[in-house]
Amino acid sequence: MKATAPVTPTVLKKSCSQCNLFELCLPLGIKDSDILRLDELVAVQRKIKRQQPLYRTGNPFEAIYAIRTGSFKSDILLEDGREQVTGFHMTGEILGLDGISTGLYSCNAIALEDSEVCVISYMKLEELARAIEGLQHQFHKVMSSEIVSDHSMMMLLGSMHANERLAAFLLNLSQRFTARGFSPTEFHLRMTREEIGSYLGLKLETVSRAFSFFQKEGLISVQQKHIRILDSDRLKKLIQHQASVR
Amino acid sequence: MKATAPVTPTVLKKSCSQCNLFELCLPLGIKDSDILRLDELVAVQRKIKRQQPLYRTGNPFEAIYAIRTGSFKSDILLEDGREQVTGFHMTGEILGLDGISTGLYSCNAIALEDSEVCVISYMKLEELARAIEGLQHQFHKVMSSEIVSDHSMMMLLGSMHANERLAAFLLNLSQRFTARGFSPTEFHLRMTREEIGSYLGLKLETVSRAFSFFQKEGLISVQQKHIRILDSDRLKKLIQHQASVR
DNA sequence: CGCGAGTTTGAAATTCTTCAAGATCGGTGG
DNA sequence: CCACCGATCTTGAAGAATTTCAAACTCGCG
Repeated sequence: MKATAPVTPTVLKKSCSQCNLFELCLPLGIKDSDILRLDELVAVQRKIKRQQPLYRTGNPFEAIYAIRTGSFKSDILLEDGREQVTGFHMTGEILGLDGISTGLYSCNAIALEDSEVCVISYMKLEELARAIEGLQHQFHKVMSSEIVSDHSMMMLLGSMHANERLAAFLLNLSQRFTARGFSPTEFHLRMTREEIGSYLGLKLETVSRAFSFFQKEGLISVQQKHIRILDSDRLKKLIQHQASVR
Repeated sequence: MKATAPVTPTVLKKSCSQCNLFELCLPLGIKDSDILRLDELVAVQRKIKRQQPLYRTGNPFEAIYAIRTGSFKSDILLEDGREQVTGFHMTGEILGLDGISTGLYSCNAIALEDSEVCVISYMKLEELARAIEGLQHQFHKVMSSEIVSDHSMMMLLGSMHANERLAAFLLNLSQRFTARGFSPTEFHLRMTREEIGSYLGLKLETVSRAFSFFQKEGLISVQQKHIRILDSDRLKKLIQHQASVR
């Protein structure tokens, strides 16, 4: 899930006030005078190796996490072995909000590549949010955004075709890469076809066929995990127009 | 979505301190000494007639709503006419959290029957949440629960069969009715087969067939919108066990 | 150079949808 | 009080999309 074009700075800045993910993350919209107070919030950073869990279903919840570098998937496992990937997460995004509800994380968060997160003590966050209006509001916005994007995921899963789903997925990635200063048209997928399939409610073979179809139609070019979007307009039309089905 | 067994009190109480939905709603976990301060939050109540919107996609966001009586669906409409029901909501549940993110509601909330909601000014809520720790935490829990249940909806849509989806739906309703003091086994659906289908990512005919199948198998009895659950254990097994498909 | 994980592709099987017709229910007006 | 109407629901049969099963291919890596 790392884009090909620009280079991510790898300097380790331990403070929100200095962080280049500023405008994507929790500090957004907070007055300069208050920003420094955030730094106590994210004292700790944590490195997670590829394929390793940041947390697991049932772990006690004490913190939320902001992705500093790398990327994650979150998933739910059913007893019978079925897996549902519930999200792919990139830098600046917040993980762990599901834990607030019961005090236990309700899903697994797994690193898709070697990654680094800022650990945000939930207790301290609540405390600070009571003191800093802007932080409170931004935190609520982050949670609300997750709800909104979950709803559009339900829309995708509930009423789109395989090709539409993949198109929506690619356009969503493209947009998120753009927001991070990467190329909108060329990127590298960090997840397997199977994980994409699980996320989109499709089998990996179906995902593969959809990729092939897009390539055949000249919409994208695919080389394993390298994706280049060639005709994003037609990709968008694909989503909106196919007749109402399922 | 009103259960058949007990009678819902229809007395109009204008305050959280007196409300019988207390343990389902926002005031949960708040100290008695603080409860009275909530009453200023929900000064206004609003009545919504069946089929009427509480709010619509794109309406400016200023308030969230607690359902006092009745029930709602929320849905998203695509340009091409496709509809996705993103949730069914019963008394004590909070509507409108999707609006915080952008300042505009991102879905429609439609009454499934004549209903009544408490209007909670979002500005006042943020203000009070900064003052009352318990309120802040309960509000975060409510948002987090919505995220968790959206994720389990994604699981359902992404990896369950038609019969499993309907079983999960019925068991979920049953559980929520129980929490409200109604019968776990006998209730009245306030939504159509089409709305259920939209919610579950199925066509109405498929929903109808699944109902018939359950009845034939002696799992439930169906008479239009009256449902009686006859064998909830077997219904639960249905969800867990069917082989991994799709 | 070969191995294994991940991917692609084909063909058959399955589930769900589509299309179509009939049944049921609640409400309305004669 | 009863017949009728529209909306909703049920059921059947044919069709379509996706999954399943199977085999072959690709790429990175030891």
